[in-house]
Amino acid sequence: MEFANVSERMALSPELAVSTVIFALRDADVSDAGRKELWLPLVRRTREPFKGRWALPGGPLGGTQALQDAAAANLRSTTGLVPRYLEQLYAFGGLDRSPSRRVVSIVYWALVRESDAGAHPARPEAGTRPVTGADGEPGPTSVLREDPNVAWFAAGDEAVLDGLAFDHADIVRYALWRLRNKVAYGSIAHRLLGERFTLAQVREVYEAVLGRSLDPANFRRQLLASPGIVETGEFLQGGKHRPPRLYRYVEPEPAGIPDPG
Amino acid sequence: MEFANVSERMALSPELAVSTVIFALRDADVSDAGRKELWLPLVRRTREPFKGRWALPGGPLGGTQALQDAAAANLRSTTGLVPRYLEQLYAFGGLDRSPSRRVVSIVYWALVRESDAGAHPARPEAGTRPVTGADGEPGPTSVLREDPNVAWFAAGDEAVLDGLAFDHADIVRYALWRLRNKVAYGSIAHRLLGERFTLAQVREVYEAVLGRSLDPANFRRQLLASPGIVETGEFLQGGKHRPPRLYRYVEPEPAGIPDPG
DNA sequence: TGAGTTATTGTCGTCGTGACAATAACTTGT
DNA sequence: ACAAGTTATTGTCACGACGACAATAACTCA
Repeated sequence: MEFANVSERMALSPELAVSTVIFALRDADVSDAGRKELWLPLVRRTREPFKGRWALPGGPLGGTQALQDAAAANLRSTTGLVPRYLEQLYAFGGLDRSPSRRVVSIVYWALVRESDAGAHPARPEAGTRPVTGADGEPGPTSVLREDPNVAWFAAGDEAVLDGLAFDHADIVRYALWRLRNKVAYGSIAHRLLGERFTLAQVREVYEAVLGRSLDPANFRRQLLASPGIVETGEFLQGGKHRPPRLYRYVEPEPAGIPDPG
Repeated sequence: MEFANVSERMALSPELAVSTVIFALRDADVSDAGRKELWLPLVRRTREPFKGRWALPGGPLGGTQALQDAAAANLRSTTGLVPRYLEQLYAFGGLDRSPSRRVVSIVYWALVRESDAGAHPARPEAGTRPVTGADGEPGPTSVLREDPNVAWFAAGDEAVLDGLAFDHADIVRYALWRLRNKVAYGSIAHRLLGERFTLAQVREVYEAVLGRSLDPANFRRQLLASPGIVETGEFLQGGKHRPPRLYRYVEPEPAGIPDPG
């Protein structure tokens, strides 16, 4: 589609796109080993504008796709993963989001499991490929991808964010803020973990998301008081120290929180 | 625009619209006099689909309008009011929202002042006209309107909601839920009131929104502890009993809460 | 002047939370 | 086997927020 001038294109209805901010938990980069960190996959743009820059996975909304389905679809097509959590973030519709045409983007944010997210890339800046697979649990077969235009980055790395296309840096920062608020309330931390987990692992999620360390004793009590966390009889063996109890999450009944279509 | 068949229209990009859920505080209907209640303006549809039914104010998004500007514009055009608070609610994009074409609606919700919202209509079902005006304070001149296709309704009235066009009943319920959550946290209650207000008035807002009565003593302490509420030296005269102190709201500095574009 | 009503302050028990001590259980090294 | 080291788990305690409710203050109206 071509437009004769600015006023002509502005008169038309804006284009509608759906993008997704995808978070996974991984070991932090070298140096401090044990700590976990949030990572997200980005795709390299192959066309103008912002050709060559990294951007959030997404694309135009098809006429037969529900919004959330579109988000799940471009999540799967870029990462080969199925979301453990998926929620609408915001609709961004500023006039200057794109230098070419006016685009309104409805952005979703998602959580996926660490083990699903593949191996740890050596260097984000190098555009390292993700290696998905090695799924420790039964489920849909992981798609092995070697797309050089998809790579994972540390979500909190401002140097990465500043290089993103469009207003995607703002979007990621807003998604991080939403994630922090969500985790502060309810129980979505387990969606970054496997089926069974230790309380210390949940605490690592909280610490990674909130960016500060938490008292193990107090955190334990608080988490056990919340509904949904039930203890399996099992313990995690193979550690170097006292084996921790394994827990799992069972969905409590929906408590009157409306889910907008 | 006409389409030959369903698959043809589905292949095209969905239409983009912006709608707004507008809340104001008013005296509840007859019977229990003193109590306040949430009301919202609706517009009667003059075209198919849902011709004759009541619906949220809104319309297609122009190519040169920012999303929030579009919401403020259709708020002003239907009610003649300027919002005291305006926030994006959600983007609704289900495939079956409209029986004709596929429409994605980005919905905002707004708070306006009681005094701005005009006189109390006798009966919602009758499609009573709003009478805007009688603004007790300086500001933009209120637009006097007599549009028979705009009327105010009690927001909590399920009988009203069930008659709405499209999925607008769900949207209003979701907006009410968001409003309840917002009021529980922060300080937006004063945006339904005038420049100066008594603590009892703020409490009435909370009681109307939350749907339960609150202890005046505890509410007072809690509110005074929160930032932004400062006491003027004045008292509200003319009441039947001990004159309450008048307060006003001053915006505290933004506390790191990102405002998505 | 007194009754009635609202505004405002005071008191108190409960609960959630953070700081931190203490104990339990396991691995590793000698 | 034993000690040392580390993590898991339980206990204790002080503080602040909050709800229930009593008590006082201040005004209007009859």
